[in-house]
Amino acid sequence: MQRATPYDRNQALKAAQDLFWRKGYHATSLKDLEAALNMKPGSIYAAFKSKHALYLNCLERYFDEAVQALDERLAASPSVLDALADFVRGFGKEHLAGETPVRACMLVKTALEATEDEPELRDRAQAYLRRMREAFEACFRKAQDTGEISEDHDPAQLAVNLQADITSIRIEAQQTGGSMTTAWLANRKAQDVLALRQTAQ
Amino acid sequence: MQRATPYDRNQALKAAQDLFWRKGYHATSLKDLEAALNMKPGSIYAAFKSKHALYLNCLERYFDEAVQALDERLAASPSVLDALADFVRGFGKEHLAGETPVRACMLVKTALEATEDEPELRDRAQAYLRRMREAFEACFRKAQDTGEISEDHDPAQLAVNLQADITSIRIEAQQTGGSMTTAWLANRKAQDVLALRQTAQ
DNA sequence: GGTATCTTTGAGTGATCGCTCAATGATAAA
DNA sequence: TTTATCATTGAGCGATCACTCAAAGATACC
Repeated sequence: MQRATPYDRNQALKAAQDLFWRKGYHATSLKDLEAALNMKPGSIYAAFKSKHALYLNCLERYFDEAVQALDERLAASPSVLDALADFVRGFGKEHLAGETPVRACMLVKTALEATEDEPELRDRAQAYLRRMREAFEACFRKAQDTGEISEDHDPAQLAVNLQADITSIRIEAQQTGGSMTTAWLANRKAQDVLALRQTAQ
Repeated sequence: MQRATPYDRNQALKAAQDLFWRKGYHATSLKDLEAALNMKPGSIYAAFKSKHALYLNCLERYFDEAVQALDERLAASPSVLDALADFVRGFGKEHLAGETPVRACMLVKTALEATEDEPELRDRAQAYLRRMREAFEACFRKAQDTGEISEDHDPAQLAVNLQADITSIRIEAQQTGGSMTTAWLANRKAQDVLALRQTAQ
């Protein structure tokens, strides 16, 4: 009855996400999106309702991928602290051809760009950042449960600190294009995470 | 012969800077500037040439003020490390009515917002950030000269780390509006600076 | 093949963008 | 007071903004 959609919605969202991530919300025009998605304006609006809604859709996609990346790291290591340290170090690695370069977090960029004029963008970005921080907090709590870190630490505060460190590493990475300096910075922050480990029992 | 300018150029620049700082480059329209500066478009263009040039002017002003703020802190304390720690802590203080709230650094915001489409904005912001980092580097070198910190440290790397910490504190401050969490984060990073101090001689 | 149903198309909408310039206003020198 | 000089004005410029919709295209069912 209904005709199959000739475009790959997921692929279109990925292209839009990358474009928004690089250029930001305001600097990305519909002309840019038409070219990136290979869709005419009518199709874009039929599929995504508006530029605003499309951006929110991309932001959700970005968040889901970020959560997934963290989960994969956690699953790959028996130690939570090791996993977090690896996660941090990952943002300092040099840019390899073909891979997406390390960029400033899209959630942070959105929260900084969106002012009182676009409260929904800002609030959504902040909500996702809070959920990310809560994920970090859960990690530190788990590390306490397994005895990796002392009960004296406040998981919530450690999470704030970790998120702040990751934010600044990624900003440094974007500005330098992933230099030795970035690698050193990421490594230093990763060491800070590992330094939480209780010496002996 | 020539008529005195009826507007205060410095005050206009200050208003424009604040507007650009809050809203960003793209989201700030000339209509917004006309209202904020209380100037008609013709006057704005006669005084500042273009929106682009005005932004660069504001950015320079912002940088000069940032350097001045650091210098004042350094002048207020005989110890370089204490001054830097105070400088860091300052970004975590709660927002007082009447004062400009702690916001994400305008240089960082500019570097993140400006893409390959506005290379001049991005390059200028990055150049100012580099000069700021060099100022931090000079501080750490001085701290080595006075024996406050060990010669083993690399002042350049310490500067990168300090700049990264300040960046993330200010972003956190902007998003929460200056909360207890921000104060705690700023204090933690200030402690990191003080921890560089050599124990005994 | 015929018909119904849904998607895609892209020229075109009004609004707003950054910006211009001829006209006007205000002052300082003559 | 007259005149020269420059700043200010604001309507309006072409371009671009996000967005719409009537027409055309493509498939599924009969």
